[in-house]
This record gives sequence, C-alpha cells and structure tokens, in this order.
Amino acid sequence: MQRTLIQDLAQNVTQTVRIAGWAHNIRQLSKVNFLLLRDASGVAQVVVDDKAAMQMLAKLHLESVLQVTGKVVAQKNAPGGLEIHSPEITVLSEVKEVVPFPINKGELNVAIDTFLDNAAYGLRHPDRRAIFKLSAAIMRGFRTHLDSRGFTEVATPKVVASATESGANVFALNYFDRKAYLAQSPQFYKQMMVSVFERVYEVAPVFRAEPHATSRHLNEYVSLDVEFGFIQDHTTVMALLSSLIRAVLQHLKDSTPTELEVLKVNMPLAPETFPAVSFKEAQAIIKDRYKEDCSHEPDLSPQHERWIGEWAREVHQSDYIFVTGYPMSKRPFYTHPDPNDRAYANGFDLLFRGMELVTGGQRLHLYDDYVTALTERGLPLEPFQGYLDAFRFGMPPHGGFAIGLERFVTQLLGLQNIREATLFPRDINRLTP
RNA sequence: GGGGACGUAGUUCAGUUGGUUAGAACGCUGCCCUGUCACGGCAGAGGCCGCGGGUUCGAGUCCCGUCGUCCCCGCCA
Repeated sequence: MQRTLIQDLAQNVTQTVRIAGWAHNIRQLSKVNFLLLRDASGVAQVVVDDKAAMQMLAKLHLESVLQVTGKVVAQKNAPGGLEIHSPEITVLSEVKEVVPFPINKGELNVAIDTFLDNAAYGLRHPDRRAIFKLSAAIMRGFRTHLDSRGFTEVATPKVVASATESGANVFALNYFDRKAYLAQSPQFYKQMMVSVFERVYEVAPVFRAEPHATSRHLNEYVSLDVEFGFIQDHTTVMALLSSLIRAVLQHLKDSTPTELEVLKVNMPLAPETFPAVSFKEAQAIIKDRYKEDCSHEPDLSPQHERWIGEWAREVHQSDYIFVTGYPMSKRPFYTHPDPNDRAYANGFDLLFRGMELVTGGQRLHLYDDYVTALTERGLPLEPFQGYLDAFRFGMPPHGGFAIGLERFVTQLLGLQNIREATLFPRDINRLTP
C-alpha cells in the first residue's frame, strides 16, 4: 500500500490508508490511547484501543518512527476533525532513549545553545520547520522573479585565490600547498558574468572570518546576489530590488500561507516605491527626532538604523527604507562615486525594520577607473588581473546588490537571534553540528 | 578586539539580609482514569548548585581566578 501524507487525509475519509512518521505524543488513558503521529506535512491522531497495541505503545519512546495502516474517520471531537481507527502499527525505527527536550508542547521552551546542540532533533518542531519552509520560499521567490526578468543563475567558486574586495577577514585554507581563501562574496565573479549574460544572480553561502558576537551576524550565511548591466545609475538597481522584494513577499503569501499563519507573521509594509533618504538626510533625521548628533560619523550605527527604520514606518508607512550616498571612504574600491560629489557613493543600503538587509549600488565599469581606484587605495593590480580583464575587454555600466537571507527571515519573523533562522549556524564558537 | 549579564535536576527556571534535609513546572518511572487534544489524578526517581581557590562557626548565596553561554559595541548582510 502506498503511503499517504498526513496533510492529504481529508481526501481519504472512510478509506484505509497507510501513514508513517514520528511518535509526536502518546496520550494514555486506561482503555484508549491517542497516538499523535507527525510527518513532514502535519500531525494525525491515531486511536489505539487494542490491548496488545497499547502495551506496545506504553514501552515506546517518543520520536520512534512508525508506520500505521488504518481507516480514516471523520470525528468531530478529534483534533482537526479526523483520526485513524483500527490501526495496525509497525515500528520502523525504535528510539531507545529519552528525547533531549519536549517538542510536543506547542511553544518550544529551550535556550538557543541547547537547541543548537540538538539541532537535528529540535528542528523537527513544527514551528522551527516552518521557519525553514519560509526560508526556502524566499529563495524560490527570488529565483522565480529574476528568471522572469531575464536573469541567469550562476554558480561561482567559493574557494578563491586572493583576499578580496573589502576589509572583511577571510578564512584561509590549504589548497594543494598553496594558500587559498573561502569567498567572502561572489562580487568579482558576478560582475565578470555581467559581460557574459548581462543579468545574473546567485544563491550561495559566503564566509566572513570576523569575530563578531551579536544576534545578527553569522560567519557563514546565504547571500542572495544580483548583478546586471546597462543601468542608468544606482536608482535602476534600487527599482529592481524594490520590485524583487515585493515579488518575494507575494510569493510567500501565495505559497506558504500555513507557515505564515503558524508563525504569526506580520507581513511587512512594502509600498510600490520604497522610500529613500540620503545618508546626510538620515543623520539630520536622527539629530532632529532622536536628539543625537552623528553628523561627523562616516556610517550609521545599529541604533541609528533602528531609528531610521522606526521613522520610515511612521512617516512613510514602510518597513523598508533605502539609505543612499554613503561616504566613499566606507565603500569598497569597485564602488561608483556620485558624479556630482565624488566623496559619496552611487550606492545604497536597504534597511528592513531597522536592520541592514541589503547593500548595493552602481559599480565602476571602466578599466582605467579600476586602475585609479586600486592605486589610490595602495592596492597592487596583479592579484586582480583576472577580474580586471573583464573591464579591459568591455563592460557596460552595471550594478547589483546582495541580500542576507537569514536576516530577511529574522526580520520578517521578528526572531530574537539570526541563528534561529539558520539550520546549522557557524559562529565564532560553534562549528558543530 | 572593548563592555555587560548569566552558569542550580534531562529541559526551562525559583532559591529572601549567608543558616540545618536545595524547590517548581515540563520530561522520565510506576499505578489509576473510554475521547484525550499543553489530557487529568496519585506516588516515585533524578542535583559535585560549571570548575578551582578564598572569606566565614557556616557559602547555591559574598570575593578572586578559570571555563562556558547569552547580549551590546566595533565589523558587516
């Protein structure tokens, strides 16, 4: 007999079906037991009133994997109105010890460190699983929208020869007795691919060797990267990003309504055009409204970003806000300056509910500009030659951005810690599981 | 790298100005209960109070060190 998923039981009322999954809970009354069986699609109640079967259940540990063949019955006092009667139960995988913490009590109540130590078990909790269903839907929505706009998905190397664009620390590794590094971003490669495909994107991990210890940083995270050619300036990139975010949110509503409900997600305010303020305007708002003068600082602090996020929600009814025109001194060498004021960048950050979600902008596209930019920063040309060749042989005006997937999920769900949006997070002191 | 907080049962946490035998809930074990749905009831097991040192008649509680964890800043997505 073929296996039926628990979510499909409603279409099989009065039929005999076979379901299989994990012993989520067993409620034992004297003459009847209720076995709650969980599979990836849901939880079903199995009514056990056979004496031998109840004795077998009494000895069973939770999370044992069972196969149950029985009749689907519509019963108004059953959870969900359905249950399985006259079950024949087979143990497929017996658990021989007590589970580390309960996952069958609704809300999960466990410290994040304990949870992550037992991730392979804890992630089975339906709420935790729902987080990663949403994460998958974000990646799917990202791909679907960009595919429809003529983008090509690429896979660029994660093992690279030279340390990279910005100051971020990289992980060094031994590559056949040569030094290599884990890529801190696909930046160079996606730019090179603009000269091949014009429009590209990538969904892949990036690696940062920064010893940060915060609730919003990971040393390995998934970067949703986009790069495309023949743009006017950074505003072309911002327009594409806005429509992409809106398309992803719509995709979530269409494809994961159950998960959005289970996790009680407040869908973001995302107006047709995301509001934008310049870096200097942002500083003025902070001074005006929050009475802190940061006008001599070259960047916004996390608190400043939270304030701007709050301001955008109140004044523009938007959970997303662009901050444009950061000082060039804080941006990497490939950044295109504002032609009207070369001290500032044709770039942007996108804040989502007060946290940096995206960085992007227009890039330099002329070979000579790269030579100048590298020279001004005291960097040698030689290690960048493979990259620079793309510009020597013709590169259109282009730009792009990178979205932090786990940050998207964290902010969407209002999670306390980005590790909750990561299956197996890598941070400064966690390398396993 | 700088700063702050916290380490007590398998888990999440209480634990008074230092005072005798360290508690609760969930989980676990046994018994009872035909309809539970966070099932309920009764009974029970389970603790080097992170580790080391100190102060004190006496330390889970105060001090120092150490290890671990969480958070903030820096850096970034």
